[in-house]
Amino acid sequence: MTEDIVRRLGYLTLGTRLRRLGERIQADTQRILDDHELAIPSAQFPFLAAIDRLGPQTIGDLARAVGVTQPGATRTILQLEESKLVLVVPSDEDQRRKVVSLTAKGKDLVMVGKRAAWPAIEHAVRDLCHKLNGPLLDQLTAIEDGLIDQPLRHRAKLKKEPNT
Amino acid sequence: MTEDIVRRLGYLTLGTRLRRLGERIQADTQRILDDHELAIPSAQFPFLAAIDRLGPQTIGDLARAVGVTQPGATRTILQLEESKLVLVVPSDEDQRRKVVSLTAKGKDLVMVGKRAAWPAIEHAVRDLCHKLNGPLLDQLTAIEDGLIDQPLRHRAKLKKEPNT
DNA sequence: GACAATTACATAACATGTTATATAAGAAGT
DNA sequence: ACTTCTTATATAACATGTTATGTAATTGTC
Repeated sequence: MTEDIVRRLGYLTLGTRLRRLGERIQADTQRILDDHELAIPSAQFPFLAAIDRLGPQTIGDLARAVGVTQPGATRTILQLEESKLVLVVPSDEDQRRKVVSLTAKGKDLVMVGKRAAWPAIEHAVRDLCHKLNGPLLDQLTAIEDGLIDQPLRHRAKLKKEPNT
Repeated sequence: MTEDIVRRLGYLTLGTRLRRLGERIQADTQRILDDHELAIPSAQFPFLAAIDRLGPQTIGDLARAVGVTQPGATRTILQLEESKLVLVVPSDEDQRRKVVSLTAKGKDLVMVGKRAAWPAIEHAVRDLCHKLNGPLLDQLTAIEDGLIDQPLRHRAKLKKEPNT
């Protein structure tokens, strides 16, 4: 077995390691979403959640809320618009702004998500992380090992009928 | 100020949050590398470190060591080859394999890195994280706030003459 | 020893982020 | 009111990862 250098180098490669772990968790999260037939890339979820929680928002507001740059937000919003999950209309007072709101379809999806998929994901991730308590690097190691031991998906309590 | 939804949602968006934070740290790390005139994208660093530590490796070995997929490794190795930092030669025993080793220029860069930039980066990241100890989410919050408070670069002890 | 399975790398298509920069609308100063 | 500054979004170019799939070399089987 080849040594895991990123893990080994500790603080020196923390950025790479966090990113890698985040990507892994996002991918696993995607699988749980799929199980719930929520056909949406997991990166788009925070946007829907933001609009759900904060109400209709401009693109810039969403970028700040989700923590990505404005071009990133613009693109994701375009994708959500293509999927008919959000409605984008120029603001009345300020023609530069675009106000993004959930369509009926979008609200529906959020409702289903909130009821089933989100609790499942949260439960799975909590199961993975909640009892951790030491220094950061040790916790990361524990999470990495934990994911190998049992993928997030297995830790999710399916609210739908599981396919065994 | 718009609320940070990813932070707010806790375990539900942990993947996104880790990834985002990792990207941020990588970007900051890049700036420290630049300060030391190590003109190399920070994502390529783990590959050089792996070869330095483990000796010449095949592309597949490097992919495992660094924790990316094989196509990812292939591309990064091609870039490093273009920069003349590594040498790629087909293996003698097995023509499918390619063995990647450091060139003189590559060894040089690693040596400089080890002496100056790496300790600076490690120091900065340690300064950011080492006293953290609670649950994961709290530590992440502390790191995010810490980076806003004082960017990684300021936490790095420059080994070169600082440009003050 | 020929054929099938496996392994190692390459390539294509795409996801998701970034920085840099353009464009158009609004705000401000004279 | 006109020019200038600023702000909101769009677009382009690129970084860095992924999955899916192709191709060539090696291994294993009859």
